[in-house]
Amino acid sequence: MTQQRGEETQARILRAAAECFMREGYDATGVAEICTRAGVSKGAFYHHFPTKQAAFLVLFERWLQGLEASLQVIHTSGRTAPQRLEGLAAMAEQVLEQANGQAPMFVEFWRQATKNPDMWQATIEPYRRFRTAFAALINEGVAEQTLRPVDPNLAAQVLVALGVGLILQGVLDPGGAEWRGAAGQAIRLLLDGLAADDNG
Amino acid sequence: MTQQRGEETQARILRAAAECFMREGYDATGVAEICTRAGVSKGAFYHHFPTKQAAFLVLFERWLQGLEASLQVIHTSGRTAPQRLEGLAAMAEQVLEQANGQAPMFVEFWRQATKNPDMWQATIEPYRRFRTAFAALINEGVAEQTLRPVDPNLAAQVLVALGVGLILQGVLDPGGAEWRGAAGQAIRLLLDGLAADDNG
DNA sequence: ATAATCAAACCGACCGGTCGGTCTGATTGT
DNA sequence: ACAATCAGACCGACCGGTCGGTTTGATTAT
Repeated sequence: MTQQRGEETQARILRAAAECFMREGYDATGVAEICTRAGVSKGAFYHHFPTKQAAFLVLFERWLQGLEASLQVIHTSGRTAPQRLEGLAAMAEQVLEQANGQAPMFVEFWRQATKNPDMWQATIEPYRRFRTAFAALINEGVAEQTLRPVDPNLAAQVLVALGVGLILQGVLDPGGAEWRGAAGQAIRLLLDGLAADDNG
Repeated sequence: MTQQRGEETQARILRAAAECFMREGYDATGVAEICTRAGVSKGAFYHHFPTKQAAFLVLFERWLQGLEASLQVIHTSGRTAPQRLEGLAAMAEQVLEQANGQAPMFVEFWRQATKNPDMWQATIEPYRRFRTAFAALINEGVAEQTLRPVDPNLAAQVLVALGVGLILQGVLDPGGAEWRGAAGQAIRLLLDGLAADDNG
């Protein structure tokens, strides 16, 4: 099939682009480098993407979709809020584990979001959705009295910050400390602080 | 004084460079742009710095020195470990507040550290010193039985991740939420989780 | 069956413009 | 006078993006 070949080429380009962006960053990687790594000509690249930034944005949106998918799981992972947050901790291990390879891209996304308005809007909206979802979850726990009476928005902010910070530690120091499983434990440690006293 | 004029020029260049790097990132800012913003010629720039990267590295090292100075304060801010960590929370507010302006540079430093070996070594060493210092602090608290018997290294990792994550949230969403004072509260929230039950 | 046709995929030479860095001659303070 | 300092023209390399032309493979007409 003709179409199939095109899709494969596009996939190769995206894969190569991701590798380059991770290694060198967005600005420092040339389209030519991406093409070489993809085994494809420059013309092919611009046949599939109108611009270098367009390719980057596709990668970004796919990454966001992956996160969104993970977010869905939280709401179905337990009866009480602490149980669901526990599920979140387990999920975090997976997400961080999987993010390990793509993590430099994460920093690149973050940086681009702070200077490209389009990218910023694309980032901030799911980011706030995350925080809101966490806050709702925590709020339930407070209502159930299974969590301490904390400010849900604040606690959610702390959770997100913790996740972001752990990812960045993984980026900077991949081999340093056993941070892989530690991520889940870290969240559980935080949850101990959140939990009402009569919880384990 | 001739020398003094030169130092002032150098300072203006560094200030301009920092602004540009924050706005556009390292790769995207040209030396010419830095010079224009500094009100200085290209010749002046290359009189003071052999290379664009050299200027960036000076900024980086100064930033690290600032962090190191902050770190010193922790050891003299209270008698018991919880008190000192409380002092840390207060300090964090200041640091994050002050980092608010320089925060995009933080992301830039992080990114460069992941691809430039020299920069990585310059980063990872003080980073680990931070974690070790936190861990020691927490360990004291555990020995005093003023903190729960947690893994000090893990808890320190969480603290650092939290700080890093909060900075990044500030970068991405400067106006979103009242994250300024929230940073200190967040750390206190975490400390509530760390504290032994007989502490306030 | 096979020649003709077509649209999409692909190639790589090429363009205007920008980059980091150099160089020369003028200006400054002493 | 003279050493330190600066301005900005200038250089080769390289960038993102364009374009005319070629290849590919499915479809149609005969």
